[in-house]
Amino acid sequence: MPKRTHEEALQTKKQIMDAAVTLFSSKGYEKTSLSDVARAAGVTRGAIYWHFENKGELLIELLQAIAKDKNLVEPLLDSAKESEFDPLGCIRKWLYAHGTNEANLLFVSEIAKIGSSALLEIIGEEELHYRMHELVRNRVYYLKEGIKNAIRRRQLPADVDVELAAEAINLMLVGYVLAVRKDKAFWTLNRYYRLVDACLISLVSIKRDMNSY
Amino acid sequence: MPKRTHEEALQTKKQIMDAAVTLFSSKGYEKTSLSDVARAAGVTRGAIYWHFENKGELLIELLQAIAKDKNLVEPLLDSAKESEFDPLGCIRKWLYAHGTNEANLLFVSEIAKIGSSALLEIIGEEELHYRMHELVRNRVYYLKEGIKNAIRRRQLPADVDVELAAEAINLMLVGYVLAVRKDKAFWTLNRYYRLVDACLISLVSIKRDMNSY
DNA sequence: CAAAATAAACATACACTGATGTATGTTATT
DNA sequence: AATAACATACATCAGTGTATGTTTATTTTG
Repeated sequence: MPKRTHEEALQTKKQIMDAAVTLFSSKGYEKTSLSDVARAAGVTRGAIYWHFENKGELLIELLQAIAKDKNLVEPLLDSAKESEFDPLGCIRKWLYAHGTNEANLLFVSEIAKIGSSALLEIIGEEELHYRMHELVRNRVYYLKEGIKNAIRRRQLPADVDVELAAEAINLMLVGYVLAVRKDKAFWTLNRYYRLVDACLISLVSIKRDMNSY
Repeated sequence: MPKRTHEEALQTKKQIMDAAVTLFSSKGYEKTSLSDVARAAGVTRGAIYWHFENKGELLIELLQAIAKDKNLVEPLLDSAKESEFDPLGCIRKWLYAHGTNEANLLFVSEIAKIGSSALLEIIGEEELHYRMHELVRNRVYYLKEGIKNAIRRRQLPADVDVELAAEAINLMLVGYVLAVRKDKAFWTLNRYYRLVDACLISLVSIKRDMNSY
């Protein structure tokens, strides 16, 4: 019955992206075929290849769209601002946001799973570096800045290992995303919030010169 | 040049399994083809299909072999024993073991990623339940028992949320495994140990009646 | 402003690749 | 002689990407 009007086209594109997010985040990127996505979206693969260059570009566009979600970005950016005087609170707020938003699950997990490896095959290395920069690097980077800021504001002791702490938080997020996939019933919002709090509290004990055992 | 002697055959089987562990844990199960494994093991796919029924069975056998690694099991079991009077130490020891052993990467990550979804397709549901039991379910179960034991021994306060704490530790492990995959250079053993310690310390703050924010 | 031309928005059909699994061949061991 | 321990060759298929067809909304032209 093609062609539809311009607005209808945008609608189908949205349908495709919605279906893709759901499938990618439940079955995983690799295990979902474009036929799956098309079926779930109520279109054919032809429609997908009209709106997106290929499967990889579909994923990239999804990630970018998700990355633009204010709640998933702004609190983190705030935490790194010098003027902010509750950086730790911002980080917590940012982490909390990841509990409610469905889409971010995809974001975190796929980034973590495919990461630098598979995406490298999808798009070129040059392209990748540029595109991933705004998606991943920035996250851990700003996390570090936020933690430094928290130290400056005396919310954390001065001898906290910033790098490790930031990576640890990121790691917690990744683990949560995978865990929530496996057992959605168990991981209620409240449970997640309490986990986040515990994780933040533990930051205090991630110190630089600690030698373990 | 086949056929080799029986001992040589066992040797090639080991080569295959070693190559599979390395590849599965670095590239992931789905993204590694049996040709990759064969090439890395210095054999052809024919050898793989001689020693294993199919790709899925290869994975299963790997998981089972890894699960039999004493260091990856015993300390956890010890932590749950009533007679043990340093349960928390056992848990730590157990977690530490996951940092050194290469194989655990596969163990944790593949279970987490493929989890109940893909393995369900590989083998039947009956089979799965039986086999997964010793691989995953037991892990979180004994973790809970170990934590309970630690409470009994006054190593942890009485109001710790056992379930959440156990899941949190498990989640840390899963996250670590994925993280170490992405950035092996960053995640030195010492870093991991410090992370484990921080995680264990934070257990104290995972309490039942905490209402966050 | 109607009719024709264009092109958007897909659906359908096809080509091709990579991966699995199987069938069969080969060689040394028992 | 029989068979274990593979290698080689082949059948099959799912999934990607592409080429082409089809229909209708826009645009252009007389």
